[in-house]
Amino acid sequence: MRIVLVEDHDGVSKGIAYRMQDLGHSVDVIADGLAADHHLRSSGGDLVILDINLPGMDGLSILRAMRQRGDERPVLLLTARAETHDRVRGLDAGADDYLVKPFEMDELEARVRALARRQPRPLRRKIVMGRLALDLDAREVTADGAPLGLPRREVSLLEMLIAAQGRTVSKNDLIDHIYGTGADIEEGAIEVHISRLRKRLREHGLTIRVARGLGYALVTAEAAP
Amino acid sequence: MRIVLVEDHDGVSKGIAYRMQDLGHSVDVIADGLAADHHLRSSGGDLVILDINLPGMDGLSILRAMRQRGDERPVLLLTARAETHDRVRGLDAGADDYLVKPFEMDELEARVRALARRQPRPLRRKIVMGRLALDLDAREVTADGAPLGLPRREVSLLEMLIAAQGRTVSKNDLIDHIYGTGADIEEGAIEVHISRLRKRLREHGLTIRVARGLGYALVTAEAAP
DNA sequence: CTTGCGAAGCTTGCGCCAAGCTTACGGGGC
DNA sequence: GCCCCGTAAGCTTGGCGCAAGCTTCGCAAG
Repeated sequence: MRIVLVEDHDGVSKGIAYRMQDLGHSVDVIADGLAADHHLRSSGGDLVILDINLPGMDGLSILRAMRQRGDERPVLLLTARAETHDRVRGLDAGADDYLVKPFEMDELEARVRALARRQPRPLRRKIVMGRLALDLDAREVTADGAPLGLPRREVSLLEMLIAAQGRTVSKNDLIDHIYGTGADIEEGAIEVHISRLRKRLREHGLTIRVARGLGYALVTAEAAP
Repeated sequence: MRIVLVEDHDGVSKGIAYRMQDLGHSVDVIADGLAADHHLRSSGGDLVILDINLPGMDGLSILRAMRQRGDERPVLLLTARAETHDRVRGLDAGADDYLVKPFEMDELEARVRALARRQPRPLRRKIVMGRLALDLDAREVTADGAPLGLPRREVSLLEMLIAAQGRTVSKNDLIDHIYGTGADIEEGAIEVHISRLRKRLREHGLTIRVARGLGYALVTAEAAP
């Protein structure tokens, strides 16, 4: 399992990362709030351990932004404050669990295990990138939680691009994916769909970058001005 | 929501039951371990609040027996012991959350809310969307509290759409749901019902959005102009 | 470095046709 | 009689692929 650990205290994060890796998980450690927000928007990971008190952007805002855009990955909140009020706010913001520092590693491990166990929800497989979320089962794309009725072909296209997570996908692979391997189609058709998709994605902060002769990649707009 | 509360301390259970009923839930209170085990095996309920220390049979055994037989209803454990060791055992036995006495009612409420929210589709007796409410038991739809006498087929249709909570439902799923799996029906019939239903929903601020080739989704009118 | 050319990619308008919408109609149950 | 419901028939909508004309890019010769 891939765990995203957002924690600015070096000693704490090292301890957690070490323990989790010991259990066979891989861990991405991020110490800054803004960096964490960006990472969660664009990259993978199956479970998030999130400190509330962070430099750059606080944990609750990061969590709310996740839920806002339809990201349903389980989140375990960490905080030094033990007040009930904060716990309630955390759970209401969409956290799945809550742990107060200082905690014992045994308990963190048990809670992570509990979160991971309840995961096997094969329903509602979702891929997230930026403000977009793609529901693989309903084949529906949502931006900031609001469904935008994308046509089938464009969903197919987006599905492959978003699954590539920013890496370049060749035009032939796209054709195979959309039309099946026996593709009796002009290359121009792909370009048309790319064009239409671009127009729609523009207002949602994403765009498709072309690599001449190689293929296309889905990137955030500011990354390709 | 129907809550099963297993707690032998009279004052505590009264307090919880009162608060939960205040929130509109119904509560079954059971004070004995063996009786609780029996009740959970045979009766309904959407969520379980379970004390560990009980007469007759302890909470952890009850929980383990539930998970053993595949009962996946969310369980919130209560206990007076604050030791980490016990918490870990509780979570590993299959609990979804854990609360140490004494606790504040606000926090219990937040945790119950969190558990209810993460349920894929809790068995609510009433589903609400916009100004519409569907009573699953009575199979009746009310708008702003006033019942509008909808025909059977349209109730069936609406039932599935409203249960999907804005997500797209395929035409085939709708046919299966309305007519059963052995469906000897033209697709056009669904479209006719959709049309008639749309006309009725119009004046109640809801409409049915079509996703070509995918299916239908129930949305508020302003969300789909 | 500049220029120029060909290839790759972009965009728009157009027409086709499948999917969906709506209305009309007739049969059946109450 | 009334209401529900499914079929059928025209009509509308919108996705889709093509092709034409334009822009951009890479590259290499001057």
